[in-house]
Amino acid sequence: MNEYDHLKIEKKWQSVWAKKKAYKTGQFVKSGKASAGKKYYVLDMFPYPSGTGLHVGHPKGYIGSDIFARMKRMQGFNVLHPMGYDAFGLPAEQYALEHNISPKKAVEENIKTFEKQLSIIGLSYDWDRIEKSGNIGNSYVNAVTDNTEIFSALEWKSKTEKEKQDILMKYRLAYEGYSEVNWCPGLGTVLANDEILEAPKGLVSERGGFPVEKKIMRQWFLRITAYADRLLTGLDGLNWSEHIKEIQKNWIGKSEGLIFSAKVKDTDITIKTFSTHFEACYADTFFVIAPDHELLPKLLEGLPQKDEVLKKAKEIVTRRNSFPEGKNVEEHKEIDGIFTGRYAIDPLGNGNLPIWVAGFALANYGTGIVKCSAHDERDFAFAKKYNIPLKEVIEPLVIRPNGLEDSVKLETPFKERKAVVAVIKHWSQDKYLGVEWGNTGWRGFVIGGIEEEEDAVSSGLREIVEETGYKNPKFIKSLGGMVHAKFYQTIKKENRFAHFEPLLFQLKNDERLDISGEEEKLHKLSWLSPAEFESFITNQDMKIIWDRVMEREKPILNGILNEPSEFKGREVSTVREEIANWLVEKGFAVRQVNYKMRDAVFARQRYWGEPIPLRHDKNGIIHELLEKDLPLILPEVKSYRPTGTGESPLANVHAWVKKGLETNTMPGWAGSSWYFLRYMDPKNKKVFADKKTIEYWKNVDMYVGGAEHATGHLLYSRFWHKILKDYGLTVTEEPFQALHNPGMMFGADNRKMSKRWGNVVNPDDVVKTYGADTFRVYEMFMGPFNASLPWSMDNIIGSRRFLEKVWKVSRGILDTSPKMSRRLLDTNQKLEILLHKTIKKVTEDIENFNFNTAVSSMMILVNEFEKQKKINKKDWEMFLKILSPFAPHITEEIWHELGHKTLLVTESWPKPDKNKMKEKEVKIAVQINSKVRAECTVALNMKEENIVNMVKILPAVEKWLSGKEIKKVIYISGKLINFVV
RNA sequence: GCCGGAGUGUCGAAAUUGGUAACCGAACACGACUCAAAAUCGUGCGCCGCAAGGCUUGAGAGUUCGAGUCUCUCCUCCGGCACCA
Repeated sequence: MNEYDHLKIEKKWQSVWAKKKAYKTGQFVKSGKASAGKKYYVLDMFPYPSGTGLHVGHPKGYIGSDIFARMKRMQGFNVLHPMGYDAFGLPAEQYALEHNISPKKAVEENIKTFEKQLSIIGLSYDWDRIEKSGNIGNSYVNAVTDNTEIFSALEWKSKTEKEKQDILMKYRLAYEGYSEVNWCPGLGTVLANDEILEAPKGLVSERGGFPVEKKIMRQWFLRITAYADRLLTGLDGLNWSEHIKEIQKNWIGKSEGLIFSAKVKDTDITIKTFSTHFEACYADTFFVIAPDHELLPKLLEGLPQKDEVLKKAKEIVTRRNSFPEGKNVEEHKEIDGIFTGRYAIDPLGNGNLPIWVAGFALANYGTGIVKCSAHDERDFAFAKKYNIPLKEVIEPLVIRPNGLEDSVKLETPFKERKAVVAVIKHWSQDKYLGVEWGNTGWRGFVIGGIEEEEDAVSSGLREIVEETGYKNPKFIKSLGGMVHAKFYQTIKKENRFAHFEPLLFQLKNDERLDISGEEEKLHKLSWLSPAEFESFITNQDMKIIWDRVMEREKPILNGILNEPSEFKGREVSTVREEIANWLVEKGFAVRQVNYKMRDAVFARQRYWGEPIPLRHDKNGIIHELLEKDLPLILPEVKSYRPTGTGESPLANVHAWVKKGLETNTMPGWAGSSWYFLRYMDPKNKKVFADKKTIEYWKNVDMYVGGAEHATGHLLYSRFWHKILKDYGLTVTEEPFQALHNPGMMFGADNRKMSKRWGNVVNPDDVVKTYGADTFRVYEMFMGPFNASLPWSMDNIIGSRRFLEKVWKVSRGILDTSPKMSRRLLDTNQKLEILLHKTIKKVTEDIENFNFNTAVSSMMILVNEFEKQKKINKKDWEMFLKILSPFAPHITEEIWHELGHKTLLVTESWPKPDKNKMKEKEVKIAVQINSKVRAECTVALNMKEENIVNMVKILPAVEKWLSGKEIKKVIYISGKLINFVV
């Protein structure tokens, strides 16, 4: 065979590998020992079997995890690397509805397509871990059994029926409740927030684009909030990208604050508020309550305006419901509220504060009631609209960034200075005097220190004359309270903490003294219109003063505290802990931690999901099914369409309802939260996985899948896994130790691959034309694994050429004729160094999912091999081993041509030999004043002195050094030598 | 608005973490082979310049002998969160 016939080679080896079960997971023996080495669980997020099949984007993640799994296997790990399908859930059901077939049948058919497509890529899955295609649907029905055992586990733990009920309702990990949900009449179901979109005409479902509205509905919830803190702290130990961790952190939304209690005047009600910005609590002048707060009607009891307020509250709620929670709030935001007529007694002794209903208050965050002040943007805006009195306790403080960092490092103290800021208005025009400091480039107003025993006004008047020469300024007014600034005085080289007193002056006329030349150089003056002034000012503190001149009201969010007197003069940002302790000690407040995350709705009014193994009795009490009644299998139904009433199709199944069985089904994320445990022990008929087996496999070591699941699947699985651990059913705190997210594959037009754009590329075609190996190498070579890139039919040729080259070099080794033979046992030292360096790099790159650079370094190596007349066969074989995970077929073929009887894919991974990586000579750069002027090859052990002398006489160097004095020589071993002249 | 990430040739992208910017690949140009084309092989390929040389990592400053990399300000793009008190 002389041609590289990928079709033949790939077909051949795929069937050999399958026959020899090359990828079979090592047997786990019940004694607790595995037959193979240390375990390694490599998992892909399973695809949901859509009707359109795979496009070239899907396999990217699978190829990455496959390469990783192959290397781990060759390194001697007992690798578990299964594949399956995410069959339950909305997408599959929606597809079935559209094609008017049963979901089960649709799933089975689609899986067949997927299997066929996956099989030709040469992925090293252990297919024995799932039932053969055709029975896949059944295995998912079996999975229903397993989900049942979550509740069965609770059952086993408790001895009596009563206790069982207690566990469910007292700990209430799963609880029944009523909640407002996104109701979609078109799909006849409830949708999650991420399943809906906002369209011009209102909310619509992501699938199908049907309108969505809010509706109160009976639900099952899982109390994920009880695990909020563990979900947060658990992130620290995970080898995930910071990016995904960050998303989960934001989603959990932990915030630490204080709870204040306040009695409501003329009632026996006490209201509580949650506050995280309690440093400014002495500024609080009013309360707001959420319009849908359960306390509101009681609060209004006995007031004449009760109906009016409730009507307004209802209006606000209706409006709020017309847009999705958390989506485009900015667009829909409107300051809206009404005074309740009640007052609460300020716990800090600041009198009776009015309680308002406000649209911005949320009933389900904190306590649903907020204590409001001038020092919060929203509170401020609300108060301004309704003329609620405000009180300021913070004076603004600005930290000018310029150079400050540097000065802080020097740990020099801040020198405090009182100064007047004189805003000077023109005598006849609407213009203001701008000052530019020549030495710093700062632009603003006239500023001068206030001397002792001098008041701000007279100081200002004096400074104006001194700095500008204008003889007749007149004091107009004070521009509010002090403004503070910290900055680095570059001229005097010291930290400054300035306290500015802003004052407004106007000139009576243009009479002016002749100011000295020096003063003029220091301050460049210009008359500017208000619009010009806006862009003229450089510092934030001066901008605050300018805002006051223009009478623009803005809330002060950070600065220097005035009250309480115990903290007067302190910076808000530094007193947080102290002031919290102080408030708690005084008995004004108690500490509280809040989370943004809400409990997860665990119910769908659909057919195609696991049924919930619960029974409602005549008295409305909920019971778990007895063990003998399990598994609870999804019944065959005539119509699996949503009923449209909001109830699940199961509500139409007479036998089901008669038994009192729960008619809601589990959401799509139920199965995906723990399927990976089932794959540890897939044939077990009794439990989802044997305890000893779980103790061996523990959890997934390497998980590969889309970043879009960051707040869905990846969070729910972690939650679920922690529950299972608490019940002693799993052994680790976290399900997925390491995670990599493949980037998306766009079409050649840089748009998402979709039928709609006609830019879908089918992997089958690519594999047929170029081969699976080329396809695999190309997908990894394109760019970083996690980057989203457009598919290119042009660029793939490079990867094919690379493999052709590998093929060609192999021909040379195989050809034993004297003329062609490249086979030689003598070692080519240069090549050997490169080979071992490449082995090291490829090993590390695979470990870190840097596949693109791994391929690149192998290309360099092959280019080098190709140039050699003589190649050591052993060296070439080592290279074949590291290429094998990327291109398993071609390397296996060559391996056998070279005379081996074993399978390359089960060979052991080569280890780079440190002794064979040491270079003796290196090329270093010769720089003069940091510019490269020459290159020079030196022995690695050569002394600096000798190198300097050797390099100096190079003509290219001498040219630049002649007639100049060498001030300094910097030598970095093995890198460069730099002459500073 | 807040929190992340990024910005480098014509394009996909590298850069041992402060040490020769642009490895590898694609595209392109020229040459060889060929009747010809494709494939293949060879050469070139950041920008300006005949050259010597100069310039170049979104813009501007700073630290340093030396900055794509560190610091600051600003701009643009992507992702996440968003009436969360």
